[in-house]
Amino acid sequence: MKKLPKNQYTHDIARIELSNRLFFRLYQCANMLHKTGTKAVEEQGLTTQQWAVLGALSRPESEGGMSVGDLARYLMVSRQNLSGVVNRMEQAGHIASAPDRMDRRSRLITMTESGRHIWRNEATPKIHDYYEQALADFSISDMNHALHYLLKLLDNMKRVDSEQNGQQDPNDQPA
Amino acid sequence: MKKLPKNQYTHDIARIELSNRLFFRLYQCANMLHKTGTKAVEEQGLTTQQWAVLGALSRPESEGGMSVGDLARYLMVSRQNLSGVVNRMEQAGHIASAPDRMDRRSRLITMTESGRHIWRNEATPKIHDYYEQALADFSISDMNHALHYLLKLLDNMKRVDSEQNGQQDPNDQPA
DNA sequence: TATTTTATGTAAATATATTGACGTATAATA
DNA sequence: TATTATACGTCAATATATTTACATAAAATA
Repeated sequence: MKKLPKNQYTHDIARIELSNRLFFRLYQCANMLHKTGTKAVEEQGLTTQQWAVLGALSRPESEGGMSVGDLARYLMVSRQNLSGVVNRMEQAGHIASAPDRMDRRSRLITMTESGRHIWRNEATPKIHDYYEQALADFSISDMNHALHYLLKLLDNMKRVDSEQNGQQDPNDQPA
Repeated sequence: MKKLPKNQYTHDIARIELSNRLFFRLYQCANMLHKTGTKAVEEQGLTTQQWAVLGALSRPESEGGMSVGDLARYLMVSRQNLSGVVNRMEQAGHIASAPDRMDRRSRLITMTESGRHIWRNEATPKIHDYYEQALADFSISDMNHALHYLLKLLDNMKRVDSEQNGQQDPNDQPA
């Protein structure tokens, strides 16, 4: 039991007000990210989600491909949702899937040559332009600080998510 | 033409890398916000979008109600999208609409007594709990800084949005 | 080997989210 | 007054996003 300062009540109100503003702005940012981000890569027939998928697959770590489950966990979306995105992207020829030799239950998603070409030669330049505009007036230090807060928030929200799902939920598990 | 430092190239690469990380984390935050936020108010039959609508309507500034257009601009979603949300909320009895006497083209959306009750007595406590968890370890100063970055980012994204839509687009306008 | 867990696909219901398009009523302006 | 702009509702196509649920195959474990 720590002693509360006499202005604890006022302090709490201020904190709640600030939390409200912070989450509202995060909400607006989320909306604008999808709107302006998708617009930025629409000529390549991509969306922010597909951009995120290609971004994940283009990392050196996922050289040999990623399973749908890993991809869903990485992007923090449901497996069932990602399934639709992946199907559309496979239809469009951006990605391909092949059985995992190590674990034949899994299918490894990889970028096709065409997907890699679109990503590297078309999408990436557009994305860099987008970053330049969206992060105008952000110094490297600003970006590092902003990233730090997002990571902290994300960490907390992951904990909230686990607690909301009773300590389990690596993905779904029907009880 | 300002003279570039000799390590400009390396600097740009670092900046792009950092931008990538920042936007990816923002993307993950957006996903987690909707997932954990909706879960937090699901017992009240609400979603993050409906939470945002009630939050907007509960402000003293919108005492007399808000038009659909104003609400859409405020939340940064499309009018057509908000229309569905508003319909569901009206169906649920949370909100009501009445013609605006000042401008008979507009309908003012207001919270119903029932909506206000659910908001104040049920949703708000859950939301405050949510804030406490999601912003654990954030000092007031941290929150102010994070808010500052989100506002800056939002400002930039709004500019990007205007430019993508050719300087117009207060909402849609068919050409 | 028998059981359980894991990885995936898929179906379905629901709620967001976008854009483009059409129509109507009203306000503002020329 | 005639034209234009605004506010809205709505329809449609498409892409996200969630959850619950069921099925299958394969891996891990008892």
